[in-house]
Amino acid sequence: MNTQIKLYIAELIKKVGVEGEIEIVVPKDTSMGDFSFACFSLAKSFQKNPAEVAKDLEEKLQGQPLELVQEVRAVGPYLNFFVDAHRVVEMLGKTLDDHYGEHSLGIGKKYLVEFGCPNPMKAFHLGHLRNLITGESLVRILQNASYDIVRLNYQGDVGMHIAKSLYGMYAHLEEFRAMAEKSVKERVEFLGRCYAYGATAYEEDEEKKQEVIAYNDKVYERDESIQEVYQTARTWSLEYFDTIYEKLGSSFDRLYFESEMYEEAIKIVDAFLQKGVFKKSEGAIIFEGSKYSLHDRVFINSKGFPTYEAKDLALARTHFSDYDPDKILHVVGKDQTEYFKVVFQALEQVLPQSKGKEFHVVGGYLQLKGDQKMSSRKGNIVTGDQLIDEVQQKVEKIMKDSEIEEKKEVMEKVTVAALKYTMLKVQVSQDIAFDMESSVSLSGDSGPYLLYIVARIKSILEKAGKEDTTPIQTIPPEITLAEKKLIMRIGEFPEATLAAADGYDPSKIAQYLFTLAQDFNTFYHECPVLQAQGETKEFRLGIIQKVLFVMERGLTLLGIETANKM
RNA sequence: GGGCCCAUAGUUCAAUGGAUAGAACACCAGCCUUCUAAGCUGGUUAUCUAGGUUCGAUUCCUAGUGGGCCUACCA
Repeated sequence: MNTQIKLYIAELIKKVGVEGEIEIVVPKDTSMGDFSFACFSLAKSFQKNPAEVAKDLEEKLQGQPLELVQEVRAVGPYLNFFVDAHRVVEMLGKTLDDHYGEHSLGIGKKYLVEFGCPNPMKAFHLGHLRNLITGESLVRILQNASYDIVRLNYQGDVGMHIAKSLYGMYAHLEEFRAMAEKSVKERVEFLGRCYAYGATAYEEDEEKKQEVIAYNDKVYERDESIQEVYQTARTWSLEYFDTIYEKLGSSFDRLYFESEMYEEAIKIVDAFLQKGVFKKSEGAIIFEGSKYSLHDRVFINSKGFPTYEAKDLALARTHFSDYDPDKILHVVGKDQTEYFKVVFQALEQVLPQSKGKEFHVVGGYLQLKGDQKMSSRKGNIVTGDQLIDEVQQKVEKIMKDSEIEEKKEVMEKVTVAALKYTMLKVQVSQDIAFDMESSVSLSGDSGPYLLYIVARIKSILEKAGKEDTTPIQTIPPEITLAEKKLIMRIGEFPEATLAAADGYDPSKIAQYLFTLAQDFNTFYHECPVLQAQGETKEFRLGIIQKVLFVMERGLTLLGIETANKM
């Protein structure tokens, strides 16, 4: 809605003789105005200082019919506009339907979003958790902007990390057998220990290192002797990942595995080695990224096995033949930024149609605060499910005296909301310093704070007997400042969803919802709803229904479910 | 050595080149006979350094300092 108001104001300014692009902004301090136009850029063409230009425009505008605008005021170099709250409410009534906040940006465009991507036989660590939560939200945000989305998860079930785990498992075969009877959780902890064991062996001793490499060879050669252990452990891992996806409400349309890619990878590199795209060097086959001021990277190692790079070429070819997408978004950590540049460059020559369609959504780290470095090799990592448990315990502590219905379900929702909001309120590329002590907050700028708003509104509506949404029909003669602010904030929602889709950045929505929540709380304390009379009461019920709609819609885009009571 | 990224309050994060740099946490003082106190109100605290471009720089450019990552057969 605010977009329309901005356009309207820009038109007014054009009418009084201003040419070129007119940018209307919202002032930092809303007591200065609802909208503002800065006159700096006009100073030159008007041959006056910006403050005089503002004063001039103010005078000209006052001779015009302004309708929506109640008052224009020149303050220094700024031209500030106050809008008529009654007209805005009428406008909101017309704009806010079931599709409020949706966009048509992506109509007819198919995007693949690849996220999650944990490695079987290794832990699901905090980075994977953040990645999963980010990807899920991104998918929903893009769907909200009318993109046709396919959710992908690409998992590394071959490679050195698998070899290290296998080395560990074969060193603890008896324990491995016993795991058949154990829980998913115990199996995964066992796999984590095996990986740490193998990784340590790989580094400390040349002989052991060769043994690990031998396991790697066997995996690539699909050696019969390791199949039972390999397949069993792989299945355990995937079952474990499924429990996390389910807990966090994520799903995938298609799972891809590295093991499906490596034969094709070798063929591709061989074929394009003939054409001069790749080059033999020191027994390996490389792509000379240095020709493009990038790094040289090995695609086929000297044993003839494809590296991750080559497998990514095969994966891309599969993506294009399976889906013919307009774009592929890879939600992956920022440590792989340079890597992707090289692979995309090589891919452009192997598969010209991929040009400009591969995109790396750069994810920041989620790392422990201070000096505590996490390492799955040392086994001192905090896993995703440990964090979930930790937050769940905090929620249980706060809710221990609560006697609401379906308490268990509500606690789970609050836990997931706390976790997801913490990950999403920060820009995707920004690192998050994570402190296990303060871990995920349940007050202030937090997921539970937003769920609390929803529960409060639902409670009021229930008491008022207003379960269904109704349009705002009655508008009282007086609209308070808190009411107006809240209404204006509701009007910003479509801008937030557009910015999020445009910048692949859920934090735009998270931050918007927080300001909406703050404005609601101010309203809540200043404007009683149930005790108000007549048209004021109807009006306020109407407003909070709109807040509820936007809050729930926004939270859904973040992948967060709401609760009726808390 | 080369390249990429980052630096804002005690802490964690915001801020299309524009008005007095915003929040949250923490800390202090208040507010529940009143729609859910996981809340509200008030208070204290910040742009790494040195230059440059600009009417105006947290934002753009250069150099420095500090940190992270990548830099050939891991993923």
